[in-house]
Amino acid sequence: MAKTQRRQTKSQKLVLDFFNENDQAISHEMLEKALGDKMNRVTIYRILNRFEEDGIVHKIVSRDGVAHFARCESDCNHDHHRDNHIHFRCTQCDTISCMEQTVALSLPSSYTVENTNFLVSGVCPKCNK
Amino acid sequence: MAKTQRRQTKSQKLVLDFFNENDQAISHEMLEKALGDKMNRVTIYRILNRFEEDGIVHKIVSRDGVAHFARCESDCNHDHHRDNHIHFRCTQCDTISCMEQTVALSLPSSYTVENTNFLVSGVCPKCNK
DNA sequence: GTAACTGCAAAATATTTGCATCCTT
DNA sequence: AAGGATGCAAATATTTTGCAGTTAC
Repeated sequence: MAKTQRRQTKSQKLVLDFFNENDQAISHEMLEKALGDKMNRVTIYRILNRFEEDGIVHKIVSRDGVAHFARCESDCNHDHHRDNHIHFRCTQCDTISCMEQTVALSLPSSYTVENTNFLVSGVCPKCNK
Repeated sequence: MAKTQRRQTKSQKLVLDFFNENDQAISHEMLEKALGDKMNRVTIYRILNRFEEDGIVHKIVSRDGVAHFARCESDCNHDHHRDNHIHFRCTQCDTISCMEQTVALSLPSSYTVENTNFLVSGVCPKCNK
């Protein structure tokens, strides 16, 4: 919980670049395929966890339990991830991406909402042609 | 994909009873804790997968990637799980339950929606007192 | 120089599979 | 008795941890 001092390393930069280049949610597996020759498998795990802790990426768990990560809005941090937008997973090209659409929640007032997680599966425009 | 003939066994009945008694989403871990002395760990995995295939339960993946299962509406089957309702996970008592609320989706028409998965975290009424 | 980061090996978890045996139909 | 279901062991993932060596600051 106590956030330690961070340092800028080559590995972290490579991962961050990958996030910036790919406009979709990234899994550990994808990163390992792309950067596995440049850094250790374990390092990727650690970087991803660190990034999430620091609010640089937010986690999206796909239907089969695999963690994906996508760049966060600027107002995310460890305690609160603002990811009340919809995530869309295309079953054809198997990509997960963040949508702008948010969801209007209407739960009874006896519920306190802390975090939301919306995942929609289907076919994306690109594959829908 | 080809659904085989099913048989009624003691183990399956125990699991099904557990679902009926507990009005919340059940993980493999919970089942093992409750029924682990009556059947094998692997059997529980297989029963859960079979139940999901047959549309008896639907899967809910929690934020930490753990699969939970809850009894389905009657019109679920392997191809289509009607679980466009909201799942609520209480961060205090750590239970996941199905809510009646559904979500009004408004995605661009270029998207085809096949499945939805809504997980909201927070504090449930019981723990909110 | 200090402490964060990485790599490697190993440990800890989680899930699946092969196969012999048992049980439902 | 045919074949689905189970138990057990072992194979596969998947993720985490310990620790020594490296590197950013």
